[in-house]
Amino acid sequence: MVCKNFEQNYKQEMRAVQDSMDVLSGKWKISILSSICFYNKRRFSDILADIDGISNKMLSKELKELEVNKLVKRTVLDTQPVTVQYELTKHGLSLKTIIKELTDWGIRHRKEIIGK
Amino acid sequence: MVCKNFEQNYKQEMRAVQDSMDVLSGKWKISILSSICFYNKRRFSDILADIDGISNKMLSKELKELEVNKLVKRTVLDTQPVTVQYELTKHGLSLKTIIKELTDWGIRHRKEIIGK
DNA sequence: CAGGATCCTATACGATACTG
DNA sequence: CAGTATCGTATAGGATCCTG
Repeated sequence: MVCKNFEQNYKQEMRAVQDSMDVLSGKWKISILSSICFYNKRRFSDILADIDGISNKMLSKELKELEVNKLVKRTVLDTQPVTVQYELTKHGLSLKTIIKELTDWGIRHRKEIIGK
Repeated sequence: MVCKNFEQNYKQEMRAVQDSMDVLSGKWKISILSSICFYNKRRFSDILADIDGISNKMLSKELKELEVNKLVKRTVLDTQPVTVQYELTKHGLSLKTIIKELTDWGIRHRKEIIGK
């Protein structure tokens, strides 16, 4: 039998995990974070080139969401024409472990499903 | 300057992380996994009750996908009427760390955005 | 270069009713 | 109980073109 506090905790954990997924799910978010993280600072057009198949519309939209969620910082550089640089915030960097583990798990998963 | 092998690796990591997200993203997957994981074994109707807002259609659909991806195991119990039990496979259990970290990060994220 | 606007399709998801 | 079927809406995402 499971006690009340236990169940209470469990509900909170469910909510927390949902919160994370709300921010991270979607087809491109993690790839975008990976790209920026890998290069430390990265311009719009570079990210666009890094990620196979993404459209400028989606990149723009996702970057905005990531910015709202304080995961990336956007800096307009004073160049001609204008370039925009993205980098991870401290909060964004705190995702590094998770991204790493998702990477490892993804490799294992591919083996599990296709390989063997 | 970033060398070729480095970039090669990076592309593979991007693919791996995408593979993971393909399996885990969606509104309900992680909640379902959490529910089953928390109770070890869990019946369809119990999971349905655990997760606030999910419809039986979605639960059924998501469980099928999780089964195809070898994350959960489905067992029909010989009762009257029939009950069906779900549990995590070994592969499914290997997500435990990630789920834990997503939970912790979700809590921190909520503080970052709303709280302080 | 960095995006916004527009148009379009596919899928995700919800609600409800039904069945073995 | 554990789904399936059906119908409907909303959102995600793609393609293309446009602008400061």
